[in-house]
Amino acid sequence: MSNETVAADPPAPSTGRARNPRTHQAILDATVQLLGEVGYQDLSIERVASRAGVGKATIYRWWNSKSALVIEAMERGLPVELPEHTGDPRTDLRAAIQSAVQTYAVGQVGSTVPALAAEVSRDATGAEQLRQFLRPRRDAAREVLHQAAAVGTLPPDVDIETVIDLFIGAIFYRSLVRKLPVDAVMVEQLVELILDGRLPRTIP
Amino acid sequence: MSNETVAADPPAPSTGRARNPRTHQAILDATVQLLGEVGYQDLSIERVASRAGVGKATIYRWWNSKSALVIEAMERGLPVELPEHTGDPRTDLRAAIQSAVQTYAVGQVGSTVPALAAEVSRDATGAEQLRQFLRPRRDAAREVLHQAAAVGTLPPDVDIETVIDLFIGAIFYRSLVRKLPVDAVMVEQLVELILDGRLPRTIP
Amino acid sequence: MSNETVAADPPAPSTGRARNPRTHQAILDATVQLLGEVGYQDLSIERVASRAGVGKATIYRWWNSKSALVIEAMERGLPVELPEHTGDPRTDLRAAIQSAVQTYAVGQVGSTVPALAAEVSRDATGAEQLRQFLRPRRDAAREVLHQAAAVGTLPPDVDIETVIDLFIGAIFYRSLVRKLPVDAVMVEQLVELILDGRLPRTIP
Amino acid sequence: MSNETVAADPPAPSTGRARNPRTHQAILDATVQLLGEVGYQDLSIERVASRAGVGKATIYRWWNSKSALVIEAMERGLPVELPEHTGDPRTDLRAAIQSAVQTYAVGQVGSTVPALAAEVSRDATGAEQLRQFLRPRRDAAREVLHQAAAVGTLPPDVDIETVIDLFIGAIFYRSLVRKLPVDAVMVEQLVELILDGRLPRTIP
DNA sequence: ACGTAATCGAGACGGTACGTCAAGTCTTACT
DNA sequence: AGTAAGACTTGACGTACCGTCTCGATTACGT
Repeated sequence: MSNETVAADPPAPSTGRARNPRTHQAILDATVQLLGEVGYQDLSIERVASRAGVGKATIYRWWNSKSALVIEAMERGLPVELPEHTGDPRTDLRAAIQSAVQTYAVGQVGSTVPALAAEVSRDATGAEQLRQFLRPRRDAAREVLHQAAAVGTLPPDVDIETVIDLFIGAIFYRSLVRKLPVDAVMVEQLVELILDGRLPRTIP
Repeated sequence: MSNETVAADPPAPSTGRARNPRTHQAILDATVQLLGEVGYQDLSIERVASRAGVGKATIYRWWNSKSALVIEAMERGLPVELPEHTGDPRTDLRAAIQSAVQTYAVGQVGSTVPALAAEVSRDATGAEQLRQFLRPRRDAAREVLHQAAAVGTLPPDVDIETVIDLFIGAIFYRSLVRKLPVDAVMVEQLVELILDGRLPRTIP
Repeated sequence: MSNETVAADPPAPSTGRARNPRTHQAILDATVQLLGEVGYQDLSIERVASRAGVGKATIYRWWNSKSALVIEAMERGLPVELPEHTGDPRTDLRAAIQSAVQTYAVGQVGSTVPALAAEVSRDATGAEQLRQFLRPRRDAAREVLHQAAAVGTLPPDVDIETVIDLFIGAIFYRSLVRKLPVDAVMVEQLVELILDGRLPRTIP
Repeated sequence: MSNETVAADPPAPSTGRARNPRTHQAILDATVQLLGEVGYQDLSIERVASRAGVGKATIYRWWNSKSALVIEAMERGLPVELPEHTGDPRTDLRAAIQSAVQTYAVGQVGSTVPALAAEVSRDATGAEQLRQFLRPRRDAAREVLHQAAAVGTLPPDVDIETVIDLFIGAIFYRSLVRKLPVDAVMVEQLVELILDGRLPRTIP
């Protein structure tokens, strides 16, 4: 799993005063708070600084952009919490999909990821940082699908990456663009599509 | 089909000097140009105004936000061009999916839609305008799927809206977040998933 | 006395529809009202137009500047009202000075004249219009002083214009710059200065 | 004498980057220049900023209005320069009056003071700042008159403040409203009025 | 233990853009 | 023809943040 930070750590100086961990945490905390209060668009470095009781320059020293700051803040404030694999493909896939719903379709973070995605669309470094943040979730889903392919629940040559894109994309798009909630029914529809090849049906 | 404009037309005045169509077109043209040159994020009303040779106030008179302006500009600059229905579900669905790729995954517009979606996520009016813009594309896809269900190619109780979310979502997500091109292979994978219930396979 | 208008009457058209007196009066009335409500500085042509239920262009057709409009409005709304001359120099001079106090030191108008003076300081036409407005008051004072000189109350070679400047200036300056009220005491001091050559004394 | 500044100094911060004196001077210089070029009315903060090579916000940080800025600029660019008292009342009074002429009736400043007076007529703070600026001139005149009263040239109970209003007012009014030059003749008339109780006479 | 060097808060600074307001001109349609 | 309504360009307003830059004042090393 990824333990790397996305922060743009400046070259470690051989001597001098060390970076103050308290300050660092205060900045990340303030970022998470403001993200919840005003959302990504209206979050400004200036506000983070004053909320954290910190100079603006301190933030710029450690993060080179708003997106980098927010990504690290979400990483710390939103750790990946995946249940243990049970070995049952259906149960495990359902858990992976529900985890994706948490990431993409719930609360502040749900609306932050798309904003981030749009913002970094012209910035290669930022895009990579965002992918780093999303990777653990994707890794978890991949493991589940690999396992399912291994036990024969899925065809052996299934294109796992595209399958992942399918269900994350559906959740992402429905929540972000269509502004519809992603509920248990849809989760079940996705599970059935992937494991049974059964297209979603309307509920009679 | 939707012929409505998304522009925030101020109450139609019964009298007074008529709106100058040249001015209006110049604004929309400048918006489209700048969208291509600098992208949605860096597009500012100020730049649009100076590029169009127009006062800022004129823009604000007719559009109450950057998003409203951009949506109308895209609508005019990117008309829905769908091929005639052939009656063959596979051919028509492929065309609909390719049209979605054009909208969500190609060029400036591809990166504009997500930025718009993120921006209007806190603004009910803007969100509605965005949906108005996207509706014709969605309508076209719906018709194709209805037709397929009618002729028995799809099960009669298929949840068409969710199916649409599936393929648009996959295209959207792959292009925006994963920064991968959406090619003919993927289009074919989506067609087969929907019409044959066949999960995507890796190419040997 | 001056019966001329200061309005910038456009060249009288030989034919066509005549200037509408109702419209004209409504504009002047609205100007006087707004002058009282918001003062000269914050009076805008736009507000006058909407208050008068009139198009902006109509105002610009008949007056070429805010100052011209305001001057005419004051002329109509603030006619010179001088008491009959009694023949007694002291009484008549006191009346003339009190009239100057009314013009320069009381209410909205008091603060309008200096603003006008400042505004027209770079505009020869406007300056002339302002002088036209002030002339009747000055004429009245001059008559009184002439009379006083004729009957020997003032030396025959007194420089009447400068004497007028003295008392108007004192009133003007004290009210505008020093923001002090101009009361009966000061009026009396001015009368005594002019008629008796007695410098103002403090009140014991 | 008053050494106080009229600048609206924000609460002196105990910490933070110090105010840059170069920047400050550049703003005041630009203000004085523009005052001479376009006058008070057409002087805009925006122009001052661009002329001084400075951000608008920097100006607004230190001065809360155009009038405050202009007053301080005049203060620095137009220091009170009074000749030594000779002890001779006539000589000293003549010098004080000539100083008033300089302030109120000459050049850019002459037309700036009335504009300022008109502008601050609705603003108590601004009015006070203007009085602060004018105070040193008034103080000088007061001293002279006090001296004259002390040596018996003036009656002991003369109302010095009103006498000052008289001659400043005459100069102010004649220059601003009547647009007439204030020459040596008038200065002499004022001196004689005050010291000899002799009303101004026409020159034969 | 001490001096050195980097960190930190605070916030000044030159900018860009915001969204608003009014000025003064021009156009259209009504009366 | 005169007028109301109001579209339009222009330019300034005062505010918010941007990202960079000084300031002093504080630490925590390495010697």
